[in-house]
Amino acid sequence: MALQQNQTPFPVKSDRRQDLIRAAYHTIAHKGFEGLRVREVAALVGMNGATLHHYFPTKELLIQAVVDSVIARLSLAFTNLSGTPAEQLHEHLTRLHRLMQEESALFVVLTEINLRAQRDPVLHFLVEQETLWHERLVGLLQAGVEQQNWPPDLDPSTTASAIISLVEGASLWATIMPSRAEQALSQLEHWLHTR
Amino acid sequence: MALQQNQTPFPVKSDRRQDLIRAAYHTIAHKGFEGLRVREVAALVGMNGATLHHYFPTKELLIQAVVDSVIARLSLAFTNLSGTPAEQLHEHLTRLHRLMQEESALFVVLTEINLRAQRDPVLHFLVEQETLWHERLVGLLQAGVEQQNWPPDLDPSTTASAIISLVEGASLWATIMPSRAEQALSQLEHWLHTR
Amino acid sequence: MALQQNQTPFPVKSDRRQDLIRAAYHTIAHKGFEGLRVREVAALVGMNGATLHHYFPTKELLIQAVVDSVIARLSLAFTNLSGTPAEQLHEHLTRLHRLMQEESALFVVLTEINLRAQRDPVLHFLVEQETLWHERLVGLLQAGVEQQNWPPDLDPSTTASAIISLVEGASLWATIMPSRAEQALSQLEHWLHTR
Amino acid sequence: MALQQNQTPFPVKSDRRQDLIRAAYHTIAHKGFEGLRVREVAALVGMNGATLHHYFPTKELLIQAVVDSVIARLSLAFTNLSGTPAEQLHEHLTRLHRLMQEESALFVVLTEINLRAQRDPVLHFLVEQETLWHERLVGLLQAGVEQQNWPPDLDPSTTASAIISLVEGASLWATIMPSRAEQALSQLEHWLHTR
DNA sequence: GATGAATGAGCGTTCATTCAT
DNA sequence: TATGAATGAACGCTCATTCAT
Repeated sequence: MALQQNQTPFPVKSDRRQDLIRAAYHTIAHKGFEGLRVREVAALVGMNGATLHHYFPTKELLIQAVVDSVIARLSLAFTNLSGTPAEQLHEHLTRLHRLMQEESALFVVLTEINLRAQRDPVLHFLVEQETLWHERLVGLLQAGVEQQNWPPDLDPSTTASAIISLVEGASLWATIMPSRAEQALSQLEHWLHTR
Repeated sequence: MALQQNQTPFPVKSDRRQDLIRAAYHTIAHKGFEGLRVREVAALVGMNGATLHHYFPTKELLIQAVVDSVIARLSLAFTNLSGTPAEQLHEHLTRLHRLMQEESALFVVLTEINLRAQRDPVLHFLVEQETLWHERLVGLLQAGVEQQNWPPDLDPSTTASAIISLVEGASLWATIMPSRAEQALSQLEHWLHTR
Repeated sequence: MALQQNQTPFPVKSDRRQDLIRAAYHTIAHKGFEGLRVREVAALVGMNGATLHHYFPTKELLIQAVVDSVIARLSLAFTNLSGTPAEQLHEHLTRLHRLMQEESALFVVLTEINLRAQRDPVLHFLVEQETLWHERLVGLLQAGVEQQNWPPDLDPSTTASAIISLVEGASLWATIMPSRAEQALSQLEHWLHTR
Repeated sequence: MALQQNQTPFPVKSDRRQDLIRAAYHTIAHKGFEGLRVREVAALVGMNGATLHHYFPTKELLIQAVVDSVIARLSLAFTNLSGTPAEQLHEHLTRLHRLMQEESALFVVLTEINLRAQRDPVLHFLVEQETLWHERLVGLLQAGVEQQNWPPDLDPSTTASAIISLVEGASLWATIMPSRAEQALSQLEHWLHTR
C-alpha cells in the first residue's frame, strides 16, 4: 500500500510545495545537507530561487518539511501490523527491508538527519521518535515472550536496541552496497527466529 | 598492521600537523562536515587561517588526513588478536565497545565519513576498507565454524554483514544515548555466543 | 490655496488610495524611507502587496502621493491669515507650533523628504515650494516693517531664512524631545517680537 | 587647527580603514543611508566587496565608524574656545559656519544620522550628545548673562534650544542652497548680539 | 613558517514588480 | 479589484584560497 498521496479525484492545486520537498529530499540523499542549495532545489523543479521562498520562507523550513516527510514515510512501516507478536515483528522488518530496496535514499536521508539531530536542537524530537520506536519494539518482544514466540530469557530492551542499531547501520549500506544491507537484515531475522 | 606514524625515537618538530588534524576531527564530531571551517580549525590551535594552508594546501587534504587518522585508530581494534576465533571475535568487539565508550566521537566521525563516502569518489577507498573488515570477519567466523566455536549452519558472510551493520548503527547512538549503543553491542555478543 | 483633493460632497468609493497614503506616511515617519516596504504598507491596510500596484503602479508614485499630502497639510499653516503682518506671522507660527505638537510625524516626514530632495530630481519641486514659503515670509516681514510692526533695520530675507531654518531644525526634535522643539519656537517668537 | 590625523612622521600602514570610512561618508552624503551599499563603498576605494568585511565585519560597524568620525569632526567646533562667553559663542558659531561652507556634507550626514537616531537604539547616544551640546550652550549663555554679555532676561535654555534648532535646520540647506544657510546663521548672530 | 590583506565565487534572502486568473 | 505565484536583480555576508611580506 505504501503512502498514498493525492489519491483524490481532483488535482491538487499545483503541488509545487511537494515538488520542492521531493527535490530537496533527493538532493540531500545525493549530496548531504552539506550540498543542499536552495537555488539548486528550485532549479530542479524549474523554479526561480526566489520563488522557493514563497513556499518556504527559510531554508530551515524546507529542511523541516523534508524531515517531516521522511518520518511520515518511515512510520508507515509500523502501521496496521497484525498477527502474533513474532508475525508483527516479521512484517515490520519486511516492510523496512522492502523500503530499503525500493527507496534506499530514504535511509540515507534518515542517517543524515540522525547525524544532524545530535547538534541541531530543532531536530531533537527525532530522538524521541526513535525512543517511540524502541518502546514499540519492546512491547512487541515482551508480548512475544509471554506468548512463547521467543524464549523467556530474551531481553526485550536489549534486543530492541540491537534491532534498531542493525537496521540503521544497514541503512548506510543500502545505496552503496545493497547486498550488505540485505544480508544484515536477513541475519537479523535469523537471530530473531532462532529458538 | 595499522599505519604507524612518527614512531621515530626523535620528537617531531612541533606537531602542528597533528594538532590541526585533531582540531578538525573534533570539529567534525561536533558540527559535521557541514560545519567544518578551516579558519576555525586553525583558530582552535592558535594559528592563522592562512598558515593552515602551509600544512594542508587544501581543505580536502585536511579532511583526508582526518579520515586516515580515524581509520588508523579504528584498525587497532583488529591488531594482534589471539586465541580461538571466538575469542578473537570477542576481543575485537570488546575493543570496539571500549572505544565507543571512551571516544564516541570516533564513531560519529566514522558515520559522517561513511555518508560522505557515498558521494565523494576520493573517499571510495573507505568501501574497500570496510570490505577488508568484512573479509576479516568472514575469515574469523569461517575458522570458528571449522573449529566448532559456532554451529555449522552459521553463514559467515551474512553474519559478518550483520556485525558490521550493528556496530555502525550503534555508533550513531554512542554520543547521544550511550546506553542504547551498549545494549546493542551486548545483544550482538549474546547472539554470537548462542549455540 | 493649498491643494484640495476630494472636496466633492460625494463619498469617494472606498478611499483605499488614501488609506495607502496614510499607511505609507506613518511607515516613513517611523522607519524612514530606508524602512519603507510596499508589501508592509499594503498589509497595514489589509491589502495584498500586488493590489497596491493597482493604485500606485510604482513605489515612487506612492511616495509622491505621500509627499503631496504632506505638503498640502503643511500649506494650511499659511491659509487665510488675517490681521497686521505681525499678527499674521504670529498666527502662522502658532499653527506650525500646534501642528508640531499634535502631529510631530508630519515634520519627521518633512525632514526625510527634504533630505531626499537633495538627491532625487523628482523631489526638486520641494525647493521651489520652500522658496515660495520664503517669499511669503519676506512679503509678510516687509509689510510689517513698513507698518512699523518691526524696526526698519530688520532684514526680511535674512530673517525669513532664519525662521525657516529654525522651524525645520525644530522639526527634527518634535518627536524625540518635544520640549526642545517647543523652546526653539518660543524663542523664535520672542526674537521676532523684540524691538 | 582642525583635526590632525596621522601627524606621525611615519606613514600609517595603509589607511584602508580610513579610506572606507571616507567613502562611506560621502556615499551617505550623496545617497543617504537608503543608498548605502557596501559593495559600492568598497569599489570606491578600489577594493573587493569581500575585503571590506575584513575591516568592518558588518555594515552596521562601518556606519558606526562613520558616525563616530562625524561626531568627532563636529565636536571640534567646541574645543578650546576662549574669551568672554559672548566671544566663545561667536567663535563656536563661526566655526560651525565655516565648517558648513567648507564641508556641507558633514551636516547632511548629521541630519541623516539624527533622523536615524530616532529609530535605531544603537544611535541613541546621539541624543545624549546633543544634550551635551545644549548644556554647553546653556553654560555659556548663563555665564554671559552674569557677565552682562547679554541682558538678564535672556533665557539660557530656551535660547540654546533655538540655536541648536536653527543650526540643524540650516544644515539641511547647506548643500542645496548655501545662501539660505548663511543668512540663517547671520541672523542668528544678529539676534544673539542684540541688546 | 607565519601573517594580514585580498579576492572570486557563491550563498540565503529581500523586494519591487509582473501576470494569469 | 484583488490575489497568489513568479521573477530578476541585488544585497550583506561567508569562505577557501592566494600572495606579498
